[in-house]
Amino acid sequence: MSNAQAPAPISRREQILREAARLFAERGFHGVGVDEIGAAVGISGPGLYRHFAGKDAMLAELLVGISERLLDGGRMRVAEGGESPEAVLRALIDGHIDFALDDRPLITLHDRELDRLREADRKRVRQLQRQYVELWVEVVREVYPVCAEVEARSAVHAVFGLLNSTPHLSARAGLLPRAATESLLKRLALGAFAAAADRDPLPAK
Amino acid sequence: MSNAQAPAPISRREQILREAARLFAERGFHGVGVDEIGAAVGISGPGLYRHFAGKDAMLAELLVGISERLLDGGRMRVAEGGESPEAVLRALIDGHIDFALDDRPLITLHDRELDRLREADRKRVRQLQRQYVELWVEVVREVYPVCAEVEARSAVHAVFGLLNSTPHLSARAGLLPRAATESLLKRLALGAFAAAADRDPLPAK
DNA sequence: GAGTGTGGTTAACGCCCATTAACCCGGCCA
DNA sequence: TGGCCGGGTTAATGGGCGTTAACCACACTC
Repeated sequence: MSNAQAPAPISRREQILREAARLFAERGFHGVGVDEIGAAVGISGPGLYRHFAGKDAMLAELLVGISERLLDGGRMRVAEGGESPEAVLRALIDGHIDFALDDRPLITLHDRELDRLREADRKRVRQLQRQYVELWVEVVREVYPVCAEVEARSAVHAVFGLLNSTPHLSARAGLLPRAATESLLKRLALGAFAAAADRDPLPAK
Repeated sequence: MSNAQAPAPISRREQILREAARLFAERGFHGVGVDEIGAAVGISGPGLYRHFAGKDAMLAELLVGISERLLDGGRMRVAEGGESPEAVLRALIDGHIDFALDDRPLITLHDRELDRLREADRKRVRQLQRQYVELWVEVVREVYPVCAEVEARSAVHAVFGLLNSTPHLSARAGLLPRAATESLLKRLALGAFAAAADRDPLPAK
């Protein structure tokens, strides 16, 4: 029942990637050595080179992978299309929240270690991120047509910052159960977008 | 007219700290060498050791400094007290936004490089951060008494993520003028808090 | 005008760490 | 049975980098 004839339900490679993601997120790309990554999966040191060209390659695969999955997920939700733009926006938010809660280390890496990539990989990741942002911007502008494009883009970035804040909560005591966190983040994000669209609710300081 | 008899309006030390902050934020603590920091202020390499005990000491001073200034600023605004809790919350948000926009590199460092500190410094910074969060939590709960404490705390963390998102905007084209960014971020933050307090606005998905 | 301290310099040391070399062993195919 | 090969091992190599040593020069005092 535990291991059927599934050939490699979780390959060595994936195992390494997951541990590397965790370690990179905890102590930074430069802060963790290959020996540590190896130790985390039970092999030691240079054994990793049987699976990856180098430390950089691991980071590249992680960042490209997460960017692709985010974009694919977003596109899927947009394509499915809800009954309304509001429904699509809610779906995007739900998806991003799931992602942030399921893959905390990757979310952390996502905006921390981008510059450690080689030029080509960095460009690719940035392009994927840009497309993901634009996906959101379009939906936001459908829901709130009054919102200017630059404003919508800034708001989207800000809401990403909000949704991606969950890693910071992990270390703190008194955390909410997962469902409550999801619900709260969703309300926060929707509230923020709604407020972005309200023109001049605070004319004076 | 350029340099009057002002003795040291900007000391070497401060100059080093500012450049170090910028570089650390750009490429990470481990990603920048002491030679680069030196070069950024016109001296080279080990000359820095006339001003700091080591690279770690620079980071420690930066992180402790920013944490103290954030907390002090927050306490000041709370002590001044507005006409209402709402006014205090708005003041806190304004202050944090100014900080985030004025000291982008420090904001970045703030939650990226904390673990590179020696135990003692890290504890101190964490304590300051915690006090700053609790300051906000109290004010938020005054404004929205319906909000549970854990929920308020999570919301505050999330809003910090939102407000601290500005560094991510810098590299992107089409940025808003500063005043517009301030106004937008403020609306987003207030909208998020307001939404956090609304109970069950989205019962079903 | 000698003496001292502050803020530099360059050269050298030593460690850490990614990567490579050389070797090894247990399955699998013929 | 014999050889290939995937996936390990430990040892060696080499570069980068934080830090220290040794030395220097100006400014300012006595």
